[in-house]
Amino acid sequence: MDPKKPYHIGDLREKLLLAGELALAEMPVEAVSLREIARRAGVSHAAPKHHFGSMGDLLGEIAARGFQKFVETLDEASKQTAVQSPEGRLMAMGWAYLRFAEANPAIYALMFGKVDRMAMTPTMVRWSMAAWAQLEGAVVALIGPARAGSGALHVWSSVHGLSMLKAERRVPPHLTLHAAEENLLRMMVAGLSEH
Amino acid sequence: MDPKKPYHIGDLREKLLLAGELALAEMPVEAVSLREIARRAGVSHAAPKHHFGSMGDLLGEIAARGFQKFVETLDEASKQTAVQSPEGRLMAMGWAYLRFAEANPAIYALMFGKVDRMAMTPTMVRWSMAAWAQLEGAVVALIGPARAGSGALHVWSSVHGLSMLKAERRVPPHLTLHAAEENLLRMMVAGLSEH
DNA sequence: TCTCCATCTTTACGTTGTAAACATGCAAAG
DNA sequence: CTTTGCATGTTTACAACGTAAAGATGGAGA
Repeated sequence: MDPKKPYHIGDLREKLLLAGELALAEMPVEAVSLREIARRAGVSHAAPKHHFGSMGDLLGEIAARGFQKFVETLDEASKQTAVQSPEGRLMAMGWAYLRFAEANPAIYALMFGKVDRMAMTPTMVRWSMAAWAQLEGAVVALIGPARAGSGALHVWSSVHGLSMLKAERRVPPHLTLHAAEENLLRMMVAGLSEH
Repeated sequence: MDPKKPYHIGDLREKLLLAGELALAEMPVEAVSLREIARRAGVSHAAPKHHFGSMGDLLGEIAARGFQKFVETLDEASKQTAVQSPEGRLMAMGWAYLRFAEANPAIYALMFGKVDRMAMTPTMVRWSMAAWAQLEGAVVALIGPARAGSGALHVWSSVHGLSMLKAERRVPPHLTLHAAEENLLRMMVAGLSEH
């Protein structure tokens, strides 16, 4: 047998996750298949079965990692902003949110449910809840705990909605996106502070 | 041959669209296939090819019809509301939007790009632009034409984002959704009026 | 009456996810 | 040491999918 190709791989689980992330970054989402990922990892198409029960579980783990990086990114952004007020931090997080979705469209789509083939892995649910808690914290810092729920939902809906519309190219082309995004974030925070 | 089953169907194109809409209403989106639709229409799996170039075109036409019904629904809602102010009409349209997305999850997902298998049919693009114009009109009635673009994008992002989060079951379960939705629409309109 | 041709069927191909049977080789037990 | 167990990959198989091409059908116009 080929000595270059050992039967047992070092850490195939990790290798598959990386191959999956790379595939999602390079190809259209609908073209990323279990077999394609296995192909990229240099193993047979049935090898993933031992590390992930199904295609959905594999994508679920990738989404979980996405949420992890997502939380880190937003946390850094809220700390590094010049304006250290609740409004400033919320704006910075909103901006970082939009940039993350823009930079990682496929993984973002996975995280927020555009792709049906993904399963709700325990770790994925855990990290997505962490993301929600992070957002809710930033909202509470601005308007207090009373309306934290609706407030956070309002913020999340805005940035998520915009991210999806952008990703799906549903934003009318005559809009200058950069300016519209800033305006949108401002309106979002303004609406939050109202009452 | 079976006399009950004539070779040529009356209007297969219409029949396929209806079968597709019914399938989308009854089954999970990922289970709706070209062959399944053909099965429901009682024809061979390759019959659709003559009326629709591909699966994407069929779904595109269904999405176009969805947009048509969508525009009608929002138009009626904005006229029938008790509060005939720009704010009142915008709130009514927002509420109708959320109800439409809730009542027709699969077709809504098709319309707004959750399903990759759909093609941007000319009629689909036309009707989606009509929907945008309708929304922008309601926004202009409230804040004038100067910031119509960002304003409409803000409104659309909010209701679309919320609709997607709800459809994907990403809204934390501890929230009482009905109240949160009303609050969200209020914050949305409030943020719009701000400057 | 005959012929054309849009419409529908049949057949075929390459792809996918999943499952089951088989192969391999490390690691621990005797 | 040897042997045996078991996690890890491979091979093979199956049903379903979208699409394409070739054949069948029958209504409409010459």
